[in-house]
Parts: sequence; C-alpha cells; structure tokens
Amino acid sequence: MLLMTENTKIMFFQADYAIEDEKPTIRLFGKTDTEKSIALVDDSFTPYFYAIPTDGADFKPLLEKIKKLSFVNQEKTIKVKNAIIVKKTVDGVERKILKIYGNIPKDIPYIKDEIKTWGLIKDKREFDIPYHKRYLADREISVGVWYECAFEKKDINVAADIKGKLISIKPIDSKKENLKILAFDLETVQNKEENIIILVSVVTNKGYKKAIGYVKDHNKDTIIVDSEKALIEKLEQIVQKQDPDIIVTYNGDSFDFTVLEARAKKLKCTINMGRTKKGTFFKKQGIFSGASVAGRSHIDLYRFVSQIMRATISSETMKLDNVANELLGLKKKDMTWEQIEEFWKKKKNLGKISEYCIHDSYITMKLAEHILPNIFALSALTCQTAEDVCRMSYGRLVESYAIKRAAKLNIIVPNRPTTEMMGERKLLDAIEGAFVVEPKPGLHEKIALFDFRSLYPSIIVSHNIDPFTIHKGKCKTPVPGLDFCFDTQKKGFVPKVLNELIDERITLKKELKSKTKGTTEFKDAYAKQYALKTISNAFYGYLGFAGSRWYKRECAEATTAYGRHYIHKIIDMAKKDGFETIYGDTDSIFLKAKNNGEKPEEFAKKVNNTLSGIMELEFEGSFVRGIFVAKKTGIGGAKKRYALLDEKGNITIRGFEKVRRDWSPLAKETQEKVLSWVLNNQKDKAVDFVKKVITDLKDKKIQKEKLGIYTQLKRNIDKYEQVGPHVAAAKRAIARGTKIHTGQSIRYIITNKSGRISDKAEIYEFAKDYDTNYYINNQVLPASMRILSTLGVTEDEILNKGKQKGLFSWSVKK
DNA sequence: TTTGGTGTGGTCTGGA
DNA sequence: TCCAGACCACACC
Repeated sequence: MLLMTENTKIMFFQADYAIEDEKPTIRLFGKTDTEKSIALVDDSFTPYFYAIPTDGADFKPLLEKIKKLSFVNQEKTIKVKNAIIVKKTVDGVERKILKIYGNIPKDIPYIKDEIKTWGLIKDKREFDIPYHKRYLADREISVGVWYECAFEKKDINVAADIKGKLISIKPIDSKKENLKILAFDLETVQNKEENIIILVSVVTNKGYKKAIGYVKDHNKDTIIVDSEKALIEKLEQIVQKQDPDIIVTYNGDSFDFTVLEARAKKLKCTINMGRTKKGTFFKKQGIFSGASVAGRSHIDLYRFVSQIMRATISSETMKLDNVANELLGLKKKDMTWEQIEEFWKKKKNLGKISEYCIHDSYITMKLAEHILPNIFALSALTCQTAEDVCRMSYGRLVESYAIKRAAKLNIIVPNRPTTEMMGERKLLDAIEGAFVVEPKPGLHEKIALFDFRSLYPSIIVSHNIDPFTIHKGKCKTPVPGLDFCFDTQKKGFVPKVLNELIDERITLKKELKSKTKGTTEFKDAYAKQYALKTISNAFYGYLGFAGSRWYKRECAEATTAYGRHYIHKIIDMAKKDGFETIYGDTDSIFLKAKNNGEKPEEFAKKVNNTLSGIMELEFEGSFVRGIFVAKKTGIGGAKKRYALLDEKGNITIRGFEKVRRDWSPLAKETQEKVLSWVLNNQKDKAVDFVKKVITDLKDKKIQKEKLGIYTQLKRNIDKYEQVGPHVAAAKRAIARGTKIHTGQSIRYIITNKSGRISDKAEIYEFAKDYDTNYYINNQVLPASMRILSTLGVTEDEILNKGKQKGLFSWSVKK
C-alpha cells in the first residue's frame, strides 16, 4: 500500500495521551509555519518499566515467566505485552536488567506489584514516569521548538485544521513566533452565599479585546448577553472562535477556572474551551494539579512567578499589579474590590468595571509575552510541556532534566524516596553550609568585588561529585575536613550533566553579546541561558533535598566543604598579596583595592592559575565606596547587609530594610535616601532628612500608603503559636467577614489603639489612624539609625534631645 | 504538596 | 517592668 505522507514544519505546544481502541495514543498539538493548527497522533510508543532481578537470578526462565504473565485485577485481565533483557547503568554499575512492556500505561503499576510477589525481583525502576512524559523524554521532543514532521492524514477526534498520524520528526532551526495567546479574567461579586460571575474579559495577542456581561450599560467593548449562564456559554464560543494555542491566566488554577467550573455546575451548563469533545477542563491528579484545557496549553503565570521567579522579584506581593508593574511598567486600573461590588449593586459605572477587567486580561497577556520565553526555554530543556513547567518546583525541574539526560545516557533513574525515607532524611541534622566573612562596620573606600562563576556547579564538575562515585576508605586527597573522596576514573552522571549545562551557557552568553537587545533572537537566547542557569544552580540543592531521586548527603556535604575551602584559599592568597578582605559570602569576596599596586584583574588571573577543573574566579567590578554596619544585638559587623556605590553613581543595596517586603514604604524610602547621602559623603543631609520625616509623622502629614506593612501569612491562621501583628490583623479582618487565605500577603497598619503591637495592627483598608510613636521608634529610626549610628550619629541627635547640633560644635573643637 | 544552609532582626511570651 | 529565648518572616548566596 502506498502511504500518502505529507511534510510540514510544526511547533508543538501541548501533548497528552488518550486510549483509542484499547491502545495508548500520544497526541501532539501544534501550529504549522503557515499558521494552521495541527494535531498528530502516535501510537507507536509502548509503556514500560524496568526490573532488576535478584543477584544470581537466572534471566531466561524469569523472562519467559514475565512474558507469559497474565492476572486479573479489579475484574480486568492484565497482561504483559513484552519483556526484553537490556544492558543499562544501574546506580553507577553497568549490568543486565529487564525491560517490561505493558499494554496501557495504567497497567504498569499493577504489573510491577504483581512480579514483586515472586521474590525474584530486587528492585523496580521508572514505573512512575507518566506515559506522555516518558514519550517526550525518550524521543527528545520539546514544546516550543520547531520540527520538520512527516505525517499521514488521519481523522482523529480533535478539533484542528490538520489531523494526522506522525511518521517521522526531526528538529530544525527556526525562530518564527506564531502561537496565539488568549488571556481571560473573571470579575465576581458575593451575592448572598454565592460568588457569582458578573463579567469576563478576553484579550488575545492578535488584537481581540472584549468583555462579556449581562447587564446593560457596560462600555462599547462589552458584549451583553442574558444571564450568567449565557455569559459562560458565550465565553466558550469566543474561545473556540479565537482558537488560541495558549490560554493564560494569573491564578486561573485556584480562581478563574475554579469559579467557572463551580458556576457552570450550579447553573447546569458546561464549558468546553478545549479541542476535544470530552475533557474540557479539569484538574489532573498527581504531580500536576491545575486547570488543563485539552489541546491547548493553559499557563497559570502566577504559579511560575510565585514559585520560580519569586526570588528575582522585589515587589511586596506577587499580585498581578505589582509583578506587571515591576517587570513591564504596566499598572492595573485603579479600582478596589469594594468599588466593583458597589458599582455592581447600584448598577452604575459598569463601563468602568469592563475597562478594568479588560485591562487585567491585557496585562496578563503582556506579562505572558514577557515570561513565556522563559517557560518555553525550560520546557525545551526538560522535555516537559509548558503547562507542566509553569507549575513545577525547582526540584521537579531538575528531576525532569536529569531523567531526560539519563534516558539518553543509558542510565536507569533511581526511584523516588518513600514517605518514610523522606521522613528519615528530614530528621537528620542539617549539613554544614557556606562560610561568611564578618565585615568591619563603617564606610570602606575602593572596593574590588570578585566571585566564583557558578561555584557549586563548578565544584561538582571539577571534583566529580556524584552519588555513585563516592569512595570511602583510603583517599589520596579526601574532601577537605571529611573522610571520603570521589573517584575520578569515570565521570559521574551528575557532574557530566552539569558540565554540559555550564558549557552550553558559556557558549550562549558569548553569542548573546553579538545579538541586538529586544530582538526575538536575543530574547530566545537570553531565555535559554536563564533556563540553563536555573537548572544548574538548583542541582546542588537537589542533591540534599529529601524528596530527591539523586539524594546523597555526602555529595551535598562535600560540595559546601569544597566551597568553604576555596573561599578561604582566596582570602589567604589575597592576604599574602597585601589585600585586605572586607567581606565575603559563600562565593564572593570584597577586597580593598590597592592604590598603586596590583590590579584586580591580575589578582583574578593569578588565582585562576591555581584553581582546578572548570573553577573560575571572576572580577565583578569596582566600587567607589561601600557601607557595612554593626549588628543590632551582640558585637561585630552584620553579615548579609551592605550597600555599595559604583563609579556611575548606582547604588546596590543588600539585606537592609529597603529591600525587604515586610517594612513600611516610609521606613524603606527614608533608609534609601539615607544610604544615598551617606555613600556620597553627605551625612548631614541624611540627618536632616530623617528629622524631617519624624516631624512629618508627628504632624500627621504622612500619607497612608507609606505606612502599610506587608507580611505573608505563611501558614493556616489557627496554626500559629505566636500571634504576630499580621496574624492578629488578619484574625480581626476574618471576624469582620473578610476572606483571607493561607499564603496571602497581609497589609496592615499599626493604629492608635492600646496594648501590644499586635493589638494595634489593623488590615490596611480598616485602619483609620496611625501610631506616630510606632512609626518613629519601630520603623523610621531603626531603619535609619542602622546606617547613621555606624557613622557616630546618635538617636538623641536625631530626636533633638539634649545636645543641640551647632551649639556644641565649637566647644568640642577646642 | 518543599532544591540547600547562613544570617538578621522584630515581636511575643513567660518568668523573675 | 525587664529580659532572654522562642517564634517567625525574609533576605543572601
């Protein structure tokens, strides 16, 4: 028979599987280079797992027994499809094991449990890797990457312009961007006991921009329908008509989709945004928990921002407004939840709600355009769908990447620890970590900053630190301070994989220099190096993570031990060269530059000649001046808190209240100004400014916005042993009927009530006044004096107590 | 249902 | 009323 195959260029963005005629079938959803939606199926992939026979087992009869295995489970007969003997690296040793195939993915765990009862199998592996993920990893197919595909036309049960059966696939180099993104956002109000939807907005990256409502008098961009039920149905129609590849939301998993699902159920209608008839949107179990839309990729940006990007974002909260403002300079329209409720009840200003809602979707879409390259780069690297990546923790990202590489290197993946094992691991004492130099408080001039490029990853690579290269017993060169070493004969899996990541990133960073900022090329390359950095930096933590498949305490211990060894080594070398070490933390050192002596570059070069493997010390730059301060309690300088002034006049602030979310804007801004003046040798201006702020506070001239303090409610409100201000404020708000959930950032103000600080704390919206003394003594003064007292300024001087400045200056001089 | 350790500092709590 | 220690959140790397 002659096959009618076609060729086309495709970028996939989503993958799942369905059981068709009792056969598992992978479904790949993508877009062609001619902007057509395409769905290709592939039923050539058989689910499998590995079994390691007990030592000395006779393979042949065992293999035959497995092949013939057939048993009944829940009234269903389960059979092994096939079994073969394969040669694989198991825990660092190459050996023969069994690869066992099942008919459908669901059978795998049952087969695994059944053969366990025979007592002939020592261990089972890779039985918990989901079928479609296994497929992507084994075939090295990534979403967000272009492929040249050959396929045979075939009608399948999905909505797509082109449908077929995949014949062959190979990656090609293309940068074309063509995915259609749709963002949507719901507005709800509390109506009696229910949360009802009053409006929904939809915005695409191709210019579509509408809201749907069911009361007249919204604005011209609002489609008016009859009821809430009709609104839901209209939303479905619009999504289907727009036919996006990616649906983005900001917290859609726990809000928009959850509400939609609940309302649809209540109003006895359905909503299907997907490309298949059934499986509209649903919560998957297991690793993935979120709203999924068949045939499209639902990206919940909030999940990615709050889990992966959190540390790189300085906004007080991870709300859309703050994040979009910080990353894009886009602000939400000014409207409070209460206003929406009020407008809705009075049926006035409904146009404003539409405007607000549409703008929300627009911001979400813009944020997606900004962040999606990063998510897709991680997807490409880990061979996971973007939908999964945006919901993954660091641990899962590393794990996914490691599994993909292991498959390619013929290495069997270790099992996940059981709950008991994890418990045991968690009970162990923490391993010793990094070394931090205690700084001398005060202003320091001419500072040269050096740091190790990717310290921990390069230590792991250079010393071959791997769970299966550990050598206990006699060692030529044991790990500093420990009684074991690592074999250097054969390269371990972890160092090998990390080495690739580091190499690739170095190449990419070089290429990046020749690319123009703002171009798609630049963005893609930048996102890719970001992905490489994210994964490689998380590897060390993964080795010491209780839930890790590659957990090895000794590896984590050795990595930090070498880290301490190297930083001490640099400090010693610097001392011998006549440099004074001002500060250092983990992988960095701050040296006082010599006036006419050795240049920083020369020092770095000299150090690098002595370093082993791929380790490298980099000269980061020079600073005109820097300030380190005293510890608040105890003696000596405070670690992890400093500010630097570079030659261009830029200030870098680390650790101080200014960079913390849980201080009032007033204290933060005051401290920032103080730091700026102090670093520019204008101490007096700083003192005057603090005095002015205090006077303004006393005169009640400070705006409310400057006084709100954010603190995250990290646990269930009833689970606190100690009730701090944010907990107390939250409890009072709940008593008033406000809904507050775990993980929320509580914004509160310390009011004039009496009692402890907690007694005075009120949620921002409820606060009617502020406690002047609190804001002076517990906010502005501590933040400012932290800096000023290092320079000899006293609190009394600021508060104009006792000695008057100026009056005494001449008599002191005498 | 959580990648690691190091470190600071505010507030609460309970005993002297 | 004072103070040490526990609790808690958040930053640095």
